[in-house]
Amino acid sequence: MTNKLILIDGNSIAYRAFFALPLLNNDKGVYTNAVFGFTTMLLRILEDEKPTHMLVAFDAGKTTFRHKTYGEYKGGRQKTPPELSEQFPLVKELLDAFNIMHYQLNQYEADDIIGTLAKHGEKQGWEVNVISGDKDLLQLVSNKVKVSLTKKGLSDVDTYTPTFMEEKMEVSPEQIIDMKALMGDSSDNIPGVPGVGQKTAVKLLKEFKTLEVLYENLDKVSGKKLKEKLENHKEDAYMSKELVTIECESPIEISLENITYNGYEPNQVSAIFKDLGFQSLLTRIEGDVTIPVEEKEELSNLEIEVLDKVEDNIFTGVEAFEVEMLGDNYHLAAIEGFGLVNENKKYFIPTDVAIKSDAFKRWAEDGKYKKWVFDAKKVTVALLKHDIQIKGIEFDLLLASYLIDPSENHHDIPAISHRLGQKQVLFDEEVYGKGAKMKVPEFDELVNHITRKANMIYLLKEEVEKELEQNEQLELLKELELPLSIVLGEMEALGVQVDVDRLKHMGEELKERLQTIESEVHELAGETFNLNSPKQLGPILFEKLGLPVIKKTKTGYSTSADILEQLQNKHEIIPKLLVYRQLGKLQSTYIEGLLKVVHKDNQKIHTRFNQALTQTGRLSSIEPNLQNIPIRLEEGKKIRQAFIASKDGWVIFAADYSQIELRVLAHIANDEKLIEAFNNDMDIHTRTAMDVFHVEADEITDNMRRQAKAVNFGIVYGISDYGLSQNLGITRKDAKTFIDRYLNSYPGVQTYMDEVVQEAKQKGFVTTLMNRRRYLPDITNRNFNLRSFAERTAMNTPIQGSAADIIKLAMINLNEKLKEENMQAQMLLQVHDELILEAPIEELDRLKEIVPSVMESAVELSVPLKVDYAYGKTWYDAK
DNA sequence: AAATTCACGC
DNA sequence: GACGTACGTGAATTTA
Repeated sequence: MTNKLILIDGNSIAYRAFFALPLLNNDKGVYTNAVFGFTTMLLRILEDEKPTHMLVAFDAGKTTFRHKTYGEYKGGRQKTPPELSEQFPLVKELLDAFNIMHYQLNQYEADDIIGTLAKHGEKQGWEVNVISGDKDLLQLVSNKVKVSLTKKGLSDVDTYTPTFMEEKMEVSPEQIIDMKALMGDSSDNIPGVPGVGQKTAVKLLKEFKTLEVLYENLDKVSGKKLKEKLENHKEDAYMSKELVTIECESPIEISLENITYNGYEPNQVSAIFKDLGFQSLLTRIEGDVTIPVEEKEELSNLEIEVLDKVEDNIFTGVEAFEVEMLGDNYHLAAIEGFGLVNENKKYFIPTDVAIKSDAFKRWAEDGKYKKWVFDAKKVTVALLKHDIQIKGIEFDLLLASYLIDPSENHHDIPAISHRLGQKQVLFDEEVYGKGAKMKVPEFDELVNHITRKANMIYLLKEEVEKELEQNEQLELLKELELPLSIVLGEMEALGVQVDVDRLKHMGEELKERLQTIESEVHELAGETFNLNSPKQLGPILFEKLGLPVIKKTKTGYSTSADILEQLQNKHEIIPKLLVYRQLGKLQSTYIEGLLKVVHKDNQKIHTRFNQALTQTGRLSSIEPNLQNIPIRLEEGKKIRQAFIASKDGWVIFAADYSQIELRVLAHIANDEKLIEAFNNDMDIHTRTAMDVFHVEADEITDNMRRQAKAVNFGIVYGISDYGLSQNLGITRKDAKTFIDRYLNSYPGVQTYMDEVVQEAKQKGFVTTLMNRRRYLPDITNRNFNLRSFAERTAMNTPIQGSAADIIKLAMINLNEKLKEENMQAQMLLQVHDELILEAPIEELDRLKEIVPSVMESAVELSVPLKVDYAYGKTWYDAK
């Protein structure tokens, strides 16, 4: 195998990186853009080229041997900006971490070092690749030596081989020197021959091959003026030649053996990336960053006191507290026991002992006694069922862990503990088993497990809070998520009243209609089959009935609604299938699904809001999901008639933010036009249509508005041109045109989009209004898909996440306000941009004031927030 | 039990 | 120019 030598022009690449990337600094206030760009280039080279030898050469200082020839060499050059010069030491540190040799030599330039080593490598028959941004180096190109020059940005390079050179430059590598001698180089202050630029130089060299031949045959040069100039500046030309010629025999003190490259130590690189704040590059490190191998640690003995009675004096006022339940539906599960840890002792309190104890209740309900818990909402709901209203929760390990990194999949106590190096706790699976085999272990083991969990909360609180503090997220936890979790707990525990009879009635009706359609479809298909099976349906549609295949999935034909819609008129079976799908969905998911989760005792549904799941900061809702109850199609919307107020004379009251995401966008992008549109309370989709289609309001057709709406939708959800094209049934190219026109119309938005992506590249994450974070390691991935996805996420998450922040704050404030005003009205649900409450009719007038005003004033943006509301006997009627 | 496909909301 | 492309939950079917 031949050796492969990579020679990098350090100064040149650092310069390119510096000017290609915006000037951002890391958390320590140090500028790192050049280092960052340098690093991405380095990683790319290592991944692609797999060099065996490597060196980064730097210029040594102000004067070089060339100054003796020409005092004005590189004169008049702009001084290196201090923001860049301070980054050179960092680049060298970085190279050290990569175990890459770097070198500079007094009186010589990086070019000379590179030239010298390139010749050495060439002589050995090695493959040599020179990387720079400086065209002068092209003179080194040969059959063995390739030169890669950075193009505009950093990611793109042109690699010059002798053939590519002839093609692109129209001269040979040797002629580069003569060309430069003739044309000069203003950036290096090399005179050349005045009036001779690249064009003329190339023309001359094509004819005469070398500078020497040219001057020997000066009389053959056509053009009187040109001849004169050449004659008068002969000396300049020869001197210039000397200046641009790379010294390939510079007295370097290193040799090829010194610069073998044996790869880097992942840990060292990881350390410096973290130090520089290059989170996003951590994933590019090849090889394992040895997270000291997760070794199974024996559990040491833990001194636990199992209480048979709770005394007031066991509480210190600061305790970690774990409420353990088996299975995750805390509305149904029984409490297995409590763990309690404070600075003095570790206790296990059996469920009965605690809930029957006045002392326990006194402690729990007294806000002066501070509690550190895992999942404040679960704790709140679980205790509420035993008539205990817990107060004084001041730390929640679940929420903290989520805020630190929402992309982490496992936010349970053992997983978090192990991540932070605390191993003295088992995973639930180890204790309880999993799946069908899940069961409560014997008492001692249970006591141990639960108390250890409480102990972990106690041990980790400080460290986790410190990290939040460093990320400026402590307020987000203490003032937003934690108070919200209490509010959510109350909402969940209260539950939503369901009209079960109505659901059942709808179910019976549906059942009949479904049966009718099913037999009709079987009739049309000429055979019976399972309508719910795409696998059976596919062959019938596309083989037996011969309908055109529009799209395939990896296992067969696609039969999704958008495909079927395109086949609407091809066969009468299609519309029937579509109705069947629609009704079937209602039946299985919404009628049967909801009936399954209605609590028998009170005919209420108690959903659970997952507050530590989504990547954007939104809530999700499970068992059942009450955030996707049908609304678009009338048939489905009727499901909402089954959601009713819990008392006679009460109503459902729903309030929703109008265009909150686009308002947030107007604010954070600070886009003049968008801000103006909202300040004038314009119809935003119409406004967008005017801007995208360049027409007046009265010329806008329904279709134009529909398309504009889809574009806005795309902006808010960060969809791609492909997504938009699917959405509108247009080509990707047209979709891209729409997006481009949108961004041209709103330059503030364009700038924001560019900046937020750059910021994500530098920092590795994006943030929302209230400092929620989302890490985007793929933002520098070289896989186009992954990178594009990360880029869209970078643009979208601050928008959607900030909207989530705002409604969360509004919920806390509204809850507060309702209590303050002694209202009976209660929040029931949150559906991303809307709040659903129930309230006595008598409170309606006040609610109409309070709810919108609290929601609208949650934060002050550069545009107003607008809230619409409606109410009625059922959720359906609150429209 | 896990993967696949489909469909509902924002 | 290719790549497969908003986030969630849940149902039914199929595969393993």
